[in-house]
Amino acid sequence: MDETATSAPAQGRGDDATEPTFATQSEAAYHRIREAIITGQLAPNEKLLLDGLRERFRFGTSPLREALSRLAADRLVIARGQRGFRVAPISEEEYRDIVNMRLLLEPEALQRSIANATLAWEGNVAAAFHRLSRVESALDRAPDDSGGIWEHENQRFHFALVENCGSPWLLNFITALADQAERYRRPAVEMRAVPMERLIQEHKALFDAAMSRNATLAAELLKVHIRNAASHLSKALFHAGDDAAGGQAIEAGNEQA
Amino acid sequence: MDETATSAPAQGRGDDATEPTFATQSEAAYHRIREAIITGQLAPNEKLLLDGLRERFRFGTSPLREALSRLAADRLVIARGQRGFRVAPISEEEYRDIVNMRLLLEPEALQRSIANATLAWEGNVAAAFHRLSRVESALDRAPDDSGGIWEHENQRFHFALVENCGSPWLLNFITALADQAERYRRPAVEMRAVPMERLIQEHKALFDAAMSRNATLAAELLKVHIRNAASHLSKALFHAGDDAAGGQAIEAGNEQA
DNA sequence: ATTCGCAAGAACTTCGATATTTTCGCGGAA
DNA sequence: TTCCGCGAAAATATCGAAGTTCTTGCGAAT
Repeated sequence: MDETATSAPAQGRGDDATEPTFATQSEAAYHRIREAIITGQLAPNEKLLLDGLRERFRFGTSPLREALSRLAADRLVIARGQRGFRVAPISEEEYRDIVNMRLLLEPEALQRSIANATLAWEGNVAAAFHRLSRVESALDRAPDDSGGIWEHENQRFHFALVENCGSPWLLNFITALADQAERYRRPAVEMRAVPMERLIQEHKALFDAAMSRNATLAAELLKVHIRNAASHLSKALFHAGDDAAGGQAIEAGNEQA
Repeated sequence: MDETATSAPAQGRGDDATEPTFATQSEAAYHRIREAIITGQLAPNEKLLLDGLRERFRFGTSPLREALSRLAADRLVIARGQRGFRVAPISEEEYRDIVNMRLLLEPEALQRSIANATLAWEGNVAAAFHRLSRVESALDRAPDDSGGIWEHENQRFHFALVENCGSPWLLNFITALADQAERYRRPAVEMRAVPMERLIQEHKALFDAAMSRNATLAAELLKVHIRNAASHLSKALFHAGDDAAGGQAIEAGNEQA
């Protein structure tokens, strides 16, 4: 296999998706490989042979190694001295950890976002919600997120919600976790592990609470949303043939919504 | 200037400080430069000339670039395509952000650590506290943390407290923030900006609360401790000649201890 | 006096080759 | 049969040079 698709200032498509162009090979390689890992084109725990990557992505060794170094710092890749690189493995345990971190960080960020609310931010959230709704209803009728479009819009909606929190570090952590989480979500979505209908409702409720600037309610809804999605996902991915039991310890959870 | 000090399996010193040895030049460079940035040997915002670094640290270009790539992902270095690297700048604004994140994460981690308390963990905390106390009382008499020994033991104590939280991601974030914070703390310590006496008291109280497994109290003490240290530091670094005013918005702060 | 463009120099990136380390498989000894 | 060690093959890590891109300073034109 051989997938070239890096530089060359791609010019206007009807979309708003501005095909990014990178200043260096290293950057291009970083984004390309990162994408491949997140979407699962490079499987968890897969050995990353430099020759293989050179052949497949058409980057030189130096850009590749720099990209892999950055990805190692992001924890998407594991680097072992003199033993090369592999895709970071996934596990139920780490997934629980990630979800718990999201439960800690995202509601907090959402509350701050709402506290700092501006017209521009509301606009962004509304736009993101609108796009997501469109995609969701389409997906509800014909479930198939082939291009990862739902995945993409879902991310953008969630990010728009917290974007206004005013803390670069908080956003940094949240996006790092979102990237990690996507590795688990992708396969689950393809398995239709999460009932789309309920997702749509939760997104709507979340959106309404945010727009009415009810910070505590919005935060609570977000928690419930994350927990709910995670528990479905966890069941589908890690307990395929299990009988009842519930998805283990995902933070005690004071249900109320 | 020229400071070589990297590989070569350094053999036993009386210390417990096992001089780490690295499998690759890249790793050595990463740790060496990281240290230099954190301790301020490389100043905030300083341009990092590849030739300069090669000359100074005696690494080749490739290891250097890989190290800098990783450091960029850690946010200790800023990389601009085709324009090389510089040390990440510092600012009062970012410092506030970092402190607020620590206030969010560390108390949470401490509570979890206590909830998971084991004998081994208690032992580690006690050991770290003991070492810190020794250093602190010495420093209280003759204030001069030349080798950064207090800095080191202070870090170890704080890390020991949260280490048992059971969440690799939480620890990951906490250490990233601690690294960043150290860049601000170092100069402040040298200015004797923080009264050692109060620090000693707070550490003692924190330690006692942790050992008696009073999670909520310990968490609260930790918050107060972080806030207190940060406010002194902020005043010294950013408001040198100011009259009264208070160190701006570092999370509302429900004092009680 | 200011702005613009160009050319020389400096710096960053990337390539290709080499040195080093690890991995794998095979054959011999216990 | 199992274990160990050795050597070949594979893979990683690093170097040094070449190719690009940026930066700087000077001179000409407005």
